[in-house]
Amino acid sequence: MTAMTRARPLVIDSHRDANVCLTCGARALSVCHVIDEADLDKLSAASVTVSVQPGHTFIQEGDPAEHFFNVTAGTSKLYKLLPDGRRQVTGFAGVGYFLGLAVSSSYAFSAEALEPVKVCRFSRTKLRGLLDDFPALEKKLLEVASNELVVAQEQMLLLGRKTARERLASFLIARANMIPHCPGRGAANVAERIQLPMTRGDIADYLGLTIETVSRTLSKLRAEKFIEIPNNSEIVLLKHDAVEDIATGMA
Amino acid sequence: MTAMTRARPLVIDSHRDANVCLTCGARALSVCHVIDEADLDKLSAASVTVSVQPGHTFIQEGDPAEHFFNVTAGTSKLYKLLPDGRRQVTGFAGVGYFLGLAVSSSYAFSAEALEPVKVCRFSRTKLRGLLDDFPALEKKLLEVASNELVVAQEQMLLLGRKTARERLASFLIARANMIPHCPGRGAANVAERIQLPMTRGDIADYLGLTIETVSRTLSKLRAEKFIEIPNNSEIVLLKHDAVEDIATGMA
DNA sequence: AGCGCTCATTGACCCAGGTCAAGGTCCGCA
DNA sequence: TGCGGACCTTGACCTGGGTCAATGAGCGCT
Repeated sequence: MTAMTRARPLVIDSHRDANVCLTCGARALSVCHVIDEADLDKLSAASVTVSVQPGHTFIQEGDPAEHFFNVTAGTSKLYKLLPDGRRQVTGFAGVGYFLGLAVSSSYAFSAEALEPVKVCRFSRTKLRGLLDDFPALEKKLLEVASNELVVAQEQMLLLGRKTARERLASFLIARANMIPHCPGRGAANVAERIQLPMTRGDIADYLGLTIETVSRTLSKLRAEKFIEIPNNSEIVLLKHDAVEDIATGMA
Repeated sequence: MTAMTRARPLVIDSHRDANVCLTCGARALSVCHVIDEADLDKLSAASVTVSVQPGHTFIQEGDPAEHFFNVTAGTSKLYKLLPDGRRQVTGFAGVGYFLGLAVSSSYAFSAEALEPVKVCRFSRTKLRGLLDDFPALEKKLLEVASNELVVAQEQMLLLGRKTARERLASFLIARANMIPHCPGRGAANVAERIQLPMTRGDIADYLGLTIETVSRTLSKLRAEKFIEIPNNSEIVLLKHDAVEDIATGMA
């Protein structure tokens, strides 16, 4: 509900070295990994790296969709607004996320950095060129889009039919599962530490609730010893499986 | 909320003539239209036509995703269930709809025919073959998936943040806009006749409401002279623009 | 170390929409 | 042409989560 985004000098556009993609830490997590190492220079040539400061909106819903982005660092929230300011966060884009699938001629959502974010930016025309040169990339994008669609439908079920308690449980489980193979999982009651780069308000806007309900519901889960809340941006999942049962409506 | 789907002999699998695709009325509306007329025989060879009776579930959430479908007649509802029977309809698939995008190894949703439905069925492997032979088809699927994603995000906004009144208005406008170029639109107050092949219950499950709320809200809109309800499967939009304003939260 | 800001928590109250219940309408079928 | 069943409407009441308001906790800045 922050009324205005302050106009700090937020986007720093850095020009490109010979072959940034080769050393990119996000490559393994992103669509780029389908491109052969020998061809990475072409990928580097087609894009520029952009840094985005926390709080800055780098994609504006309704603007002409001139660019596509690949996230190489940090997390952003993706959202849509109603004229009176009601907000729906449609997702959180972390490292490896390809931004620009849900696009026709203009962006269908806005994107705002929650942390210092780095993205690889492609112009629409250059991306089209890459897709023609690398059919594997197109295949990969279709695969990614299909997965997004599955996630979107899961979210519709959540927003349309789940209780506040089930929504929070689902959110925590989804966040926990996105931790890249924390070893101590699989056994029933292993604690997991979940990072939350977003505020309670963002979580509320993602789950179709209010800040107060998010806060109350988390407090209740804590009182029931399902979770711990060491600080505002971390939650420890004490009973993964029990919370998963709540999430799926089985408890 | 129909507890069980009766096991009538519902799926009639008809073997394929030489070149069904050539005379297919749905071609202009579906992904197939990117395939050259000269190559349509290959498309025909890769698929079979299946008839589905109303009420029959021809895709079951969780089943291994062995087939993809292209709808050539009738409308189906796509939905997900929670263990206790709560249902979220994620969409309605009409003529031209490609079914199977939101798929990993198993189906993420169920599909049930609302009317007599005909689909073109492809096996996963045969579709893969087609995608390799016709890169344009892959491009088209990516485009379709992107549009689906836009629609899905719009639906998240609806489910997460709109009132019952706004949800119904949005639903009616979306249905009205899908009518293939009814000439008398564009002017402000032209009546539009909307076909509703689904029940109030299906609409409720689509909009995250109950049957009663859907019924009450439609009655209210009728009392306010925004719509007419000649019968259960038709609604006449008397004031398109006013309803559109309600839908977008501007009224 | 204390000010001021943003974010989170908690409580008291309220209301949009859910639940429960009683008809009403439509239609296919004998 | 009247019966049975599916679907829809309407009313009375209830409740999960929203609203409003006060307080607390963390933290950067001076």
